[in-house]
Amino acid sequence: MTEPPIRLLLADDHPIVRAGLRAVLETEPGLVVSAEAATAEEAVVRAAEGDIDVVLMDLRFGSGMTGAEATAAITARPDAPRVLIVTTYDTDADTLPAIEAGATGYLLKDAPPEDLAAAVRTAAAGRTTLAPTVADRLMNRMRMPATALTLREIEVLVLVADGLSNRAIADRLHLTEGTVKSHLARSYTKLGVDSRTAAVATATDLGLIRR
Amino acid sequence: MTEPPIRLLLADDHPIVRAGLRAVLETEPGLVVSAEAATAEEAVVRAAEGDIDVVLMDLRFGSGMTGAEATAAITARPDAPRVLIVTTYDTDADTLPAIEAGATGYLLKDAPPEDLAAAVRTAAAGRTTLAPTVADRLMNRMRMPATALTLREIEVLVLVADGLSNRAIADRLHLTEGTVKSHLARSYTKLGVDSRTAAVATATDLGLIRR
DNA sequence: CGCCGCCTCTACCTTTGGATAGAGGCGGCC
DNA sequence: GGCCGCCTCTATCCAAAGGTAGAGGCGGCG
Repeated sequence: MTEPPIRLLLADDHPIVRAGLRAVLETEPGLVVSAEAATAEEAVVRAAEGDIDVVLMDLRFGSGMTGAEATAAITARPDAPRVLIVTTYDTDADTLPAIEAGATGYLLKDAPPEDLAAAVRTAAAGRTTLAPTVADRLMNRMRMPATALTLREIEVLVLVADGLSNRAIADRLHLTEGTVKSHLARSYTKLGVDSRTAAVATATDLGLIRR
Repeated sequence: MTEPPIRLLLADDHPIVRAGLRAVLETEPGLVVSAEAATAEEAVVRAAEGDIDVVLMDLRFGSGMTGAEATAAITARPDAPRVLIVTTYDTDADTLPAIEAGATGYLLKDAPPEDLAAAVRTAAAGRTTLAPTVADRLMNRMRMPATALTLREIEVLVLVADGLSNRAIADRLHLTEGTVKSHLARSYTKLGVDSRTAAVATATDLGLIRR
């Protein structure tokens, strides 16, 4: 006897990527692409209809809802399909919200087709597949929670990212310039950098500040 | 009598994207995908073999040569194929070097398949297709040259945004530190700011650099 | 209560970055 | 040929930022 096929929903705003996923996955036995969605909102609606086993979800859509938000909306329902993230980006700012939102797996678009198909089957079974770079990142995060900036440090760093000088930040927050320097110096140590621009760059990568 | 088909080379580091391009383009009459390349270096070698009419080139590869560099290398030869950029990014930092390098057209990956096929035919005929957002950007650039940073200025600013010091940027680009300062000073004037962090902030807002 | 983390501030010194004012080379354009 | 924009480089001066090494206040927690 044969297993029922795994039914897929492709959610990506790029027609080319959807076509690529379809081409790669439909040659696999036991996988069927049941639907496509060009926006995150569309994906949420379509996933709620109940005839999908695994959603392949991009994280960034041109506008509107993000992939992480859509993932949260989808997994919040009972009997929700599994959501497998398939995206180009692997910074903490992307991965953490997605995992938080209940994604079952996280793959990068440079993955070879075999890995993709394998990850889909793994996801359908409710188990997790992580891209190696994402796994590395998570492990590092567990090991060194040193990158935990305090509220005040982040507050200062955000103003730095907006291009303000220490003097201007001090005025804005009603501090002395020396205090601002103190906060920054501690941030630099925690982030392992030695300049304000480098701090902004790595804090952005880590998802500690937005932009 | 029938025209000879247009022979294509797909250069992109994502197997999924290559599959998508292939799926979309091979259903078009008169188009044939002759080869694929997963790195920019590979694309240069393959394009030199002489049996290609149009190269569809991504701009960012995981490592090594960039798409813009590969485009320059390809178009430098006599009887070179046309290069059509197909990428996700539309900031000045991406588009200007590519156009500079001799690309015949510039499309974004969210383009509908019909546009893609049309752009390929246009490129094969030696004429240009630009994605609307890219065209807008170029027009604005013509109109208000105030915020028109030069290539070199953007190049330096991107490294500043990555957190590098003037010294480090100088080493990276094989310049003196003084030259880096010159480029930055001019950028600051054009952007109306007076510090590197402020320059990064406003350049990001203006879409001159990514992140 | 005592410890600890966070926030605030001070002082001194070094390094980096920014402002200014040049100059020379090179390539494109009229 | 002459002009102009871009890129490169130099030199000096001043301001800003970073490194180091503190100290005191405050609130939470065991």
